[in-house]
Amino acid sequence: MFPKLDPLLHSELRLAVMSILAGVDSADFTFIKKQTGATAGNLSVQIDKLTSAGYITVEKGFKGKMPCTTCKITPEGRDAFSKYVEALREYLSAGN
Amino acid sequence: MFPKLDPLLHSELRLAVMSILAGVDSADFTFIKKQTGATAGNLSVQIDKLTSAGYITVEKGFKGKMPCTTCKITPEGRDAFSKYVEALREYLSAGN
DNA sequence: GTAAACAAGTTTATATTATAAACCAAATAT
DNA sequence: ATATTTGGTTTATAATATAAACTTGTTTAC
Repeated sequence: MFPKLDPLLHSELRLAVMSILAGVDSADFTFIKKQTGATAGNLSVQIDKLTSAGYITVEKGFKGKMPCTTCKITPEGRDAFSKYVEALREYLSAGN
Repeated sequence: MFPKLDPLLHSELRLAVMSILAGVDSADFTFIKKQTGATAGNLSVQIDKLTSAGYITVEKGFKGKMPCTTCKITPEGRDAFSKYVEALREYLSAGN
């Protein structure tokens, strides 16, 4: 009746990150930080977790001379996200 | 852009409990336990939290000679639940 | 009738998670 | 040149979820 929710996605900040990345080709650290309002430390940790899970990839480069960390959702990430959304529906259906 | 998610509801088991209670007049402990597959200990703790928050009420009685704990969603609980669902939509919209 | 197993929870201990504070290196502004 | 800002990472702490162990009473089997 209630499917297990992917614990990697069932987290406010990680979910927001995935939500952003699902809608764009790629986004860099500072952009995500601004959109989510997260602290840099927290965001860094959560991005690591998503990366370890294979849900996103991270590329480190420079924008001018400044370091720039660019994130991108992977196909597996996209898949996991849509499965999570699907699973959540079971939980939310009563709440309208 | 990403509204804060009520941390009391952003929990797999508590959300399941609320989801069940949103759809019925009342439900007792063992029923919820079966539906969710939770352990009694975990369920007991989460029900306490929902009660402290005023999201549900708990009435202790007997069914025959056996103790029986009956739970019911409150108007505030229902309201919080529907607000949570609304907030979540912001996070999920990209995931279709 | 009493010992063993079961029902319905609660309490407590542990493992996991989220989060921010402290830190670092390089770039820019003063 | 030095103070400040940018773009992060590491680490320490606080909060959370979860299950194991326990309690209280009830049925069942002997």
